[in-house]
Amino acid sequence: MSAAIDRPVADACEVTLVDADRVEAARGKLPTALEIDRLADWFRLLGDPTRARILYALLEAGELCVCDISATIDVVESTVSHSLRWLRAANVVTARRSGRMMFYSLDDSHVRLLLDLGREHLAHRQGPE
Amino acid sequence: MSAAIDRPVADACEVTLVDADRVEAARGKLPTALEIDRLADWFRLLGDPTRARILYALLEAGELCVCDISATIDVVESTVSHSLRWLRAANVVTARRSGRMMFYSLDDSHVRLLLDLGREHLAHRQGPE
DNA sequence: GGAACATCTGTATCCATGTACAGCTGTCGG
DNA sequence: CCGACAGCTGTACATGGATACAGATGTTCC
Repeated sequence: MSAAIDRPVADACEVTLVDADRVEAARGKLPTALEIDRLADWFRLLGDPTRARILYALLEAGELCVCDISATIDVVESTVSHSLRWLRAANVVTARRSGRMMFYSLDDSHVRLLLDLGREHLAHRQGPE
Repeated sequence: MSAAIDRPVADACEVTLVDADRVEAARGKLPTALEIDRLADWFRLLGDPTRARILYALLEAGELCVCDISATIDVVESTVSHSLRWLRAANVVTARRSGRMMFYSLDDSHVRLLLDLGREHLAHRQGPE
């Protein structure tokens, strides 16, 4: 850990670490690869318009069957179902069966927080870009 | 708006809105398509391991040149540069030129918040799945 | 048990994009 | 000016994944 760090020998700048101490310190504090991957997966889950729409629909309506989700966000049911699969796998939504219908609702308090934070973020920079 | 909603006529469930009122109410409260797209873009930006790594590196180190970012997260400089392009375009990072080096740092308080929230979220469900 | 219906899944297609290699731009020192 | 070096970008390639269509599964009602 004190040696040359052994990285993939980039195009240039092979030894010339500008601030080796800071680099070492930061390297030590970085999340593990697993953590990073999980985090990225988690954010990518929210990074699809259809899934985001579903989440907002559930956020507003509380609980909806697939059919009503489809109607709410104007996306064909098959697509909704595929999207719900991801959300289910990530435990972001819960499904409750009632007869032949499945009622979905949010199953993660962080989701609301993140969505709100995201919206607030966008609102703050609506002017520029 | 009171009529049949005129959606893409899905596979099934064409008229049978289970809870038409709730659907209508939710539809009215949904963010606009533009908002949703922006939001999804924003989350997708954090949904790539390399970009997430870069952000964490900057979060920990404060400010780093491309070379040091590369060393910190163990990714070749070209890839880092490409990733930084997205982050720059989204105003997530700022670049400061100093001689031939570019020093990057976070330019968005929400990023820290989101990353922390994401990590906290993962920590809370580390056990399962 | 069989028809009708809500939902899920298998599969194919298409597009976005992450990555790497190579070459370009811009800056510094002489 | 010119060489050296930090960083950027063009391009090609491969892969992930979003969507749609068709068919499977599971549930209700008769």
